[in-house]
Amino acid sequence: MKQFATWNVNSLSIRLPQVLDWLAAHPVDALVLQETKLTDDKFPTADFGAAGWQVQWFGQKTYNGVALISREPATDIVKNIPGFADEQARVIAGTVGGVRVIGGYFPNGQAPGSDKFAYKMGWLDALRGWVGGQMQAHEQLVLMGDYNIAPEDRDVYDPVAWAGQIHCTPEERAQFRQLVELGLTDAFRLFEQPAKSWSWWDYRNLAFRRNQGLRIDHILVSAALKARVTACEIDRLPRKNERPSDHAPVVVTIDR
DNA sequence: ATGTCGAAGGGGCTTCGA
Repeated sequence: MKQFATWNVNSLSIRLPQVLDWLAAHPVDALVLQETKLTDDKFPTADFGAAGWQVQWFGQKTYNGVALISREPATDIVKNIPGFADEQARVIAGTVGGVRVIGGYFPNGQAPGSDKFAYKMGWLDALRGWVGGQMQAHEQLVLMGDYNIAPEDRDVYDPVAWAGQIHCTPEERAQFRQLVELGLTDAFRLFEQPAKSWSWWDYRNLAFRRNQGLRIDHILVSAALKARVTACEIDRLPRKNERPSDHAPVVVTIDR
């Protein structure tokens, strides 16, 4: 059995104890983190090492930042999208146990029509081009992270209020579908899931208590892995911690 | 209340991003 997971931690400095606790309880083969918000010199390599984890990291000051935590060392590390000039640290990829693991912190996009929305679209175009090539080279591949896209209305607590808003625009949803059309599958939707399954709840408005959220953190798997996926779940438990991230981890389980 | 959280700059608060 293999397990891969993704978690936007919204500052690894704040969330490090929770991440180590979670890893102890969920010894996955690989976990990708988003929004570490750490420069590379500040990454807590020793803390992960002491707990028996291998780490690859790629960060910047204040914003963004990604990491790849794994049991076995990851090889063929790639940081950000090759050929796409980007000031922002958003992608880390490595091969773990024969599986190509790609972790991404997709741009938020702020609002349709904004400069940040245009950046999001360009970033997604570049990602798709690169991931397509990665799929040619790696039969077993997972693309996971904070996509900042709710793919369908059933991924939104109030689809009427959110219609056309950021995370829910037709352009973003088309981008998600185009990633799927590369030959990837949304592992979460391979299974019957509880209605109102979200991976993110705003800190404001008691959104978690009211279960008002979005499903914007995803794990897409290649065809070779799809045939072996036995489960995919959102772990809401860390969202109940005293100082939680606004996102919950998502985990996929693969047979053998 | 655009209602919270986290980082940064700078030394108490505001501003930015999400």
